[in-house]
Amino acid sequence: MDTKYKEQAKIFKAFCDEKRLQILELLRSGEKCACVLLEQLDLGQSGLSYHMKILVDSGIVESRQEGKWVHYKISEKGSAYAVALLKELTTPNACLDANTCCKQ
Amino acid sequence: MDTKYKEQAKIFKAFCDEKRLQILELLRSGEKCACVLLEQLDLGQSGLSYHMKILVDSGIVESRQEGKWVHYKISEKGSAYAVALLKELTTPNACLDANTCCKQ
DNA sequence: ACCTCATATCAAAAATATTTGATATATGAT
DNA sequence: ATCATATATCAAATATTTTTGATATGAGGT
Repeated sequence: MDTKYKEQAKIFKAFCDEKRLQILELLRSGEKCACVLLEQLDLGQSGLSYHMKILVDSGIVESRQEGKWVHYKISEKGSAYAVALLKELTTPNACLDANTCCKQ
Repeated sequence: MDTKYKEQAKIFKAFCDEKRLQILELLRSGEKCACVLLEQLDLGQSGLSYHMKILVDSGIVESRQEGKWVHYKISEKGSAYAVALLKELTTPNACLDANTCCKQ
């Protein structure tokens, strides 16, 4: 019950930070290696790694290792889930708890 | 250019915090007075006010004053915008910048 | 005008998130 | 095995967010 909100918040954290929005925009044009992202962002290597971890943990981004390189791309599945969830969270609910709704 | 990410982040901040997700869930069953929300949440009055401001500023929630009370509800328009934006942010882009995409 | 109640704002404290630089790990090349 | 490179992790510094309690604002009632 309590963990539900934590999990949901984790998903949307991907979109709450300017750097991460910028990273996502770069990824919209296709899979990118960390080194390419690093070139285009005003971020140090460890900073990029920090943000990529948050993005991957949110499910919005997938990573794939290829030799020394890690490639990142937007996850279709994760994104679709986030969109569906956002829709759900903002859509009127059936009245489940008689005590808390239809009150006024 | 820079402010774009700030504005987008502001919208999704509504969904990045457990307390706010809980508030949104309460609002899914219909418009609620601040005083009703206060009863159902583990939050002080000023804390609720703080979160409601963030929710209203994000466009996800609308407020309406009626006498001494303020009523809050989920904004259909704001929510639809957020969903559309989230979809856009996670959808492959047309190739706009020849230098940054189709590279590898 | 004064009082009461609902909400907002402020400022300080506490908690979290982000940045930064140093170090660790892991892969491929020599 | 050693070296060079790419990325991850750690710890400290910094910045931002959230919580809390006190006070301000604003509406309605007396």
